[in-house]
Amino acid sequence: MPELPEVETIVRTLGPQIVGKTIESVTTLLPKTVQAGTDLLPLLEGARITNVCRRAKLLLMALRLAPKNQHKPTPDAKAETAAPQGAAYCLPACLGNCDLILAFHLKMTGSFFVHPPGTSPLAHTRLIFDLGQAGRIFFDDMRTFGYCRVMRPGDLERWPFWTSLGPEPLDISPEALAAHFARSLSGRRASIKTSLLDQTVVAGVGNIYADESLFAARIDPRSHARAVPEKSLLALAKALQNVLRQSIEECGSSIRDYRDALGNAGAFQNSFAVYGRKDASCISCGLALASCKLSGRGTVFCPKCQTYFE
DNA sequence: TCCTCCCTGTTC
DNA sequence: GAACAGGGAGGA
Repeated sequence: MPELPEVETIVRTLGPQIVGKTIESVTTLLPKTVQAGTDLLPLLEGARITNVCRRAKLLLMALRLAPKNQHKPTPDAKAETAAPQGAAYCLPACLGNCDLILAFHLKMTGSFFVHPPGTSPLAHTRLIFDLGQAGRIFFDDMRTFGYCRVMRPGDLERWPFWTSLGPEPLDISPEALAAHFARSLSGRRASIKTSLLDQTVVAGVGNIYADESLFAARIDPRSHARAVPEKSLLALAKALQNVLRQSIEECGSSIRDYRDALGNAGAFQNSFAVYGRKDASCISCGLALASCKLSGRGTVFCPKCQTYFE
């Protein structure tokens, strides 16, 4: 289940293998995997991958089109020049001056691997980007929730999911993140955990890092978001940044399927304090950890160490 | 704001 | 053979 640290790890292991390489052809093995921009797929032929980066849980590939495709009029060319209305975030600098963007969401089981030229698709291969002698990028996804969107920069800036994303939790200071929490959570009736999972509040947090950061900040996940005091929000901001940074350092968490783009597992699962440890003893007080469902997600916490705010 | 759905492999 | 894993869209 790739969240921010796992996607970041995949970016770091995939990028060096494919940046600068040219896509010779694309094979779509599962049509629904390409969720937007199927009409742009032919333009990928001869396109050069100029960068691989991340925003929230999205893996982004920046492409420079082949000269023969660069000035092809596209159906939406006029709209592309119009400034997006109310876009909260502009294009990340890492995309540079690109012509086209591939935006991948790995959801639960998406993964990338670069295979030698001529390798046949595997059981769960959904998309193949053929790089000629440089090999073949496989996008594998057992549960088929993952997707790829082929977008021009203007399409990305008009994509509601993209424009509504909250800040990157590691791009700002803990104080700024805490202040952002205070602003965006005031008046929220939802639980603090539900709010952390909301990508419009903060980008890239999933079930693992929500549970882990709430434990580290000593906040009961069922607490009402609006009731969590500022002091605890600062603790939460620091805790979230700590677990995300530590996980990136350990190349993410491998629960079941997750592997980076070199096939390696992460190690942060060995550091879990609560996630997946229902009924085990709390590392802090020794009491049995409790569990519940929040937003339909399994939630584990320590009823003694984590304070409930109502 | 919360629930259901999407999907398949693993576990109970 | 049912329960479970869960991000996000869409609907109640």
